[in-house]
Amino acid sequence: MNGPEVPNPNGTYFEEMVDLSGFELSDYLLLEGGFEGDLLAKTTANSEDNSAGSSNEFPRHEASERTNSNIRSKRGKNKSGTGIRVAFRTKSELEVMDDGFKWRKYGKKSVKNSPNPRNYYKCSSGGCLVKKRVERDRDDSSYVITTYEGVHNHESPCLVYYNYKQMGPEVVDVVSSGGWDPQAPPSHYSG
DNA sequence: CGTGTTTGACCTGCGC
DNA sequence: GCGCAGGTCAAACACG
Repeated sequence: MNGPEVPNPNGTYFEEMVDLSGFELSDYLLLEGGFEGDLLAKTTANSEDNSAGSSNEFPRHEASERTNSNIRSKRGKNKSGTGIRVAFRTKSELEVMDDGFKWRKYGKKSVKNSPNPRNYYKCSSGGCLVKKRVERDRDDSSYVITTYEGVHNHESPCLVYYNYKQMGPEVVDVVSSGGWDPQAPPSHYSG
């Protein structure tokens, strides 16, 4: 694919990990440490800074502390506590693209001002608190807006495969060794 | 039987 | 304080 370099929640370049064949990536946002606010209204990048409205500082790692008590999500708060939000819009008939991670759907909600429901997913990897929301663009249902929240504390199950395909087995060795810093793109991206 | 999805109920923050 | 809206839980269900 020839889309822009999209940083993914792991800090790598998303295009390397997402099978975007059949998708047209039209826009993306990196929302770091803040809240996307009215994401749907801003993903088309014609409005003010998307970090605006992020006066809320980063909440604690509530999710990891959660038991079954009153610790609940707050509207617009980043419960995953990772500080990374990535939102992007793709033109696709499919709502969920294969990004290499395994997601478990945990909720579905119809939202105001949008005829399309919003779907909520959690990374099904144990201990990983990354979430994503998927909804269709209210203005153009042919577009899908995906918002990732948080940073995976593990590697993509498909990452090895992708690296193997593109870089060769020596790269696989680096990745699988755990010596790779997920917050920094592999060196081979620098050039 | 294990895993994932569906869906209604519940909780919380915010605006009025 | 109340109602609304968004986000999550969890039981029931479906499927391989």
